[in-house]
Amino acid sequence: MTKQFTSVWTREPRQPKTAGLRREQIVTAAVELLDAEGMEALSMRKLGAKLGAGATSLYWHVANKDELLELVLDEIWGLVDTPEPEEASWREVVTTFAYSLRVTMLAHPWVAPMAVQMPSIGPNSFRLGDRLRRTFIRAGFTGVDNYLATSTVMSYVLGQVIPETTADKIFEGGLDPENMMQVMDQVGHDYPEMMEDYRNTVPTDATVARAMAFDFGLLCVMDGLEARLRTSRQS
Amino acid sequence: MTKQFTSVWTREPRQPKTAGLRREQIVTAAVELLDAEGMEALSMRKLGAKLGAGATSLYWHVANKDELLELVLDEIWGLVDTPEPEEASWREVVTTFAYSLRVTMLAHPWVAPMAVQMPSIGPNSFRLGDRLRRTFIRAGFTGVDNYLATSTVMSYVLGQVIPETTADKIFEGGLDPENMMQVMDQVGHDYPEMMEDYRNTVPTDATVARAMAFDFGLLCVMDGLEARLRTSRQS
DNA sequence: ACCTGAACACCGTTCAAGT
DNA sequence: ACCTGAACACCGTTCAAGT
Repeated sequence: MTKQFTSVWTREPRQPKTAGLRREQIVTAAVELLDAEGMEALSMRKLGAKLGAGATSLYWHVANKDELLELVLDEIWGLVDTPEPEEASWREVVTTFAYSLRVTMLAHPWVAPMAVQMPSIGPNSFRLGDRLRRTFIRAGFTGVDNYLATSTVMSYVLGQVIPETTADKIFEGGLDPENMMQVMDQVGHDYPEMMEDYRNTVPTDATVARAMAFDFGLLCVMDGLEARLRTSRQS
Repeated sequence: MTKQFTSVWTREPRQPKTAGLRREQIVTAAVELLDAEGMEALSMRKLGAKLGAGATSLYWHVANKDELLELVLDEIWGLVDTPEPEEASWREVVTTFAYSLRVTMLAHPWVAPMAVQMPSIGPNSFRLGDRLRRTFIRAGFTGVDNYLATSTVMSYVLGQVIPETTADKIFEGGLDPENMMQVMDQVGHDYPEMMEDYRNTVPTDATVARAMAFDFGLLCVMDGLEARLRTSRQS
C-alpha cells in the first residue's frame, strides 16, 4: 500500500527523436511564461494556448503539472555557472557557484520557491551537485563532511536569496516607498529601535545592501567551513 | 499609478472586542487544517465549512486568502522559542533560536515554503526579530553588521530546513525506500561516485544525518560570525 | 503516435441581499 | 455588524474520440 515515488526523470520522454522538439519546446515556453507573468499565471491552459495547442495536449508529454515543473526547474539548474573543481581553489568555486546561483534566481524570481518544494533530481542538478562534491573532496572534506559542506553552502544561498525574491515581488511594479515606510512604521511601532536600525541601514540602497549581506554571510559560511576543516585535520 | 502595499497588519481586526473570538478562531482552524491536510488542501470553502460557516463569510474578517496566510504565519512565529538576550551568551541564544525554528518548521511542514513567499511583519515576527537584534548588539555587532548577522542566521536555518520539509513531504505516507533507491540509481547513474557517497552517508538514519547536518552548518555560521566580529574589532 | 473537446470537480472572489 | 448564496471566471485532470 506504500506510494510509489515518481518523477519525470524516471520516465522516457515521449518521442525520443521524431523532430526532437516537443519537450524542450514545452519547457522553453513555460520558462518564458513564468519569466513574463510569474508562477500564479502559469496554467496548463495558458501554456497550451501559447504553444498553439489544446491545454490537454500537454498531458501526452508530461504526466501532470508537477512533472512539468520538475523539467522547468532542472532547466534553470543548467543556467548556474559552477567551475570544474580543478580550475580553481575551493573557495573560488564555491564563491562563483554561490554568486551565479544568486544571479540566476534573482533573474527568475519564481525559481526559489519552486526549488524548495520540488525534488531536484534532473541531469543538470546532478552535474552541479557532483561538481560541488568533487570541489569539497579536493578541499579535504571526506565522508559525511563532504555532504555536509555542500548542504551548508546550498542552504545558505537558498535561504539568503529566497527572501530577496520575496521582497522584489512585493516591490515590483513600482510600489511607493513612502507608503511602504508608513506601513512599516505603523506596524513596527512597538520596536522603535529596530525601526531606527532598519531605516538607517537597509533602504539606503537596497541592491547594494543585499549584495553586501550576501557577501558577508558567504564569508561567514566559508570561514566556518575552513574552521571545520582544521579541527577535523587535527583529530 | 503605483500599487499600494497592503497587509493584514495595516488593517484593524474587524470586531475589536465583541466576544473577541473570530479572527483567532479562523486562524486556529486554518492551522489545524494545514497541519492535518497540508497547503494544497486549505481552501476558503473547506475552512468555512470547518467553522460551520459559508466560505464567503471569511471575507468579512480578512481581505483575501493571502492575508489569512499572513495571520497564520505570524501565529507560527509565535511558537519559536527565542530567549531574552540577557539570559545567555549570543551563541546560546542563536543556537536555541535556530533549533527551535527548525523543530517548529518540521512540526508544521507547510510553514517553510510559506515563510518564504510572504512578508513577515506581524507582531510575533517583530518580537523575534528584535530579540535577535538585541542579541547581536550585546555580541558586539554594530550598525549594518547587526542586520547582516541576523539575516545570515535566518538564511541558514531557512535554507537548511526547507529541503528537509520537502524531503519529508516526498517520503510521507510510507514511501517504499527500496523503490526510492532504485529511482535514484536510475536517475543518477551518470554519477556513480556521488551515488556511492549518497548511499554511504545519507540514508543510514535520515533523522540523525539531518540533525548532524544542521548542527555542522550552524557551527560554521557561528564560527564565521565570530571571525567577522574579530576582524571588525581590529579595524 | 499524438491531439482534441467536453466534462468533472474543484478553486478565489464579488456582490446584492438578507438579518 | 455580520453572514449568506448565487454567480463569475478561472483551475488541473480524465477520458472517449478523432486523425
